[in-house]
Amino acid sequence: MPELPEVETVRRGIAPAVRGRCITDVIVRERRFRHPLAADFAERLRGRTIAAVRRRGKYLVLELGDEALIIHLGMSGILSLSPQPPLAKHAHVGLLLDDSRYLIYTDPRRFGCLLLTASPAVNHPRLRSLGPEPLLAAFTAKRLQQSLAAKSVPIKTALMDGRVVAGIGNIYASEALFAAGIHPQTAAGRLSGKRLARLVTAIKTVLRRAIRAGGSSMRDFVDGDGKPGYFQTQWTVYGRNELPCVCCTAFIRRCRQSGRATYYCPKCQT
DNA sequence: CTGGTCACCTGGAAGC
DNA sequence: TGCTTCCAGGTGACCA
Repeated sequence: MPELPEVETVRRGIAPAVRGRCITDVIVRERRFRHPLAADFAERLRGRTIAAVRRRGKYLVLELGDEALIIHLGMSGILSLSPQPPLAKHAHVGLLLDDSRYLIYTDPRRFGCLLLTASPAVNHPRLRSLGPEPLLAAFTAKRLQQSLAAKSVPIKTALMDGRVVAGIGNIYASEALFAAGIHPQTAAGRLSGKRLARLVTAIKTVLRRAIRAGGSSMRDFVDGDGKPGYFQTQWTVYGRNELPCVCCTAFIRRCRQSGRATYYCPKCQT
């Protein structure tokens, strides 16, 4: 599930509950993730206080004073709060907080990771190489044009490259290009400034709307019974292969780009 | 450097 | 019912 809007929704969901809380115990049931859990993971976390929960792209960062815990949810990761310790299948790590609740990391596919690093976490190689936050003012058409100059990769592939812009994954790449009327196979470096301006606006609009939609169903997975409870966002093109376009009479098409499914309207997107 | 492919995992859905 | 195949929201290593 987690692209930027989903990660931001998780952040907003857990932040009020964990901010200022001390981690009194750590339960580790699985260490094999995208990057293996540090050998001293539990010891380094015990006794620390969570000062803040931030987000950078698709990464969550728990600020712990002179250390930080970077969390990536991969394809199937979930953070939830529960009065119970992590017992469910795929509930791999639990942080016991000083209000007797557990912050639980669940991830069936284990593509995610939990990385302990020295603060500030932005110095971590994974975060340092990230491009601009798409919802901040610094993400402009001019900035995008500079990073795409002379690139021959399709614009859809470029949008999913975290070095170009942070947090956009397979769904929102398709959604933003549809909103901007840009064909996903267009060479990134060939887009005019005007079209890039439209794309930047579309990215911000699509992401903001998704965050709003997620926020309304936040209670489903925060503070609940530990079940994921993905929010049902309504995609405009994603997953709508052979269904009618919401804007015209054409039918949505699916193609494959860099191994990932792309959805687009052959008439609206040129 | 660039761009493309595949591997890492589990589970759900569709096909036979 | 049960087996097989395909597919999934993300990286990151490797190769030409």
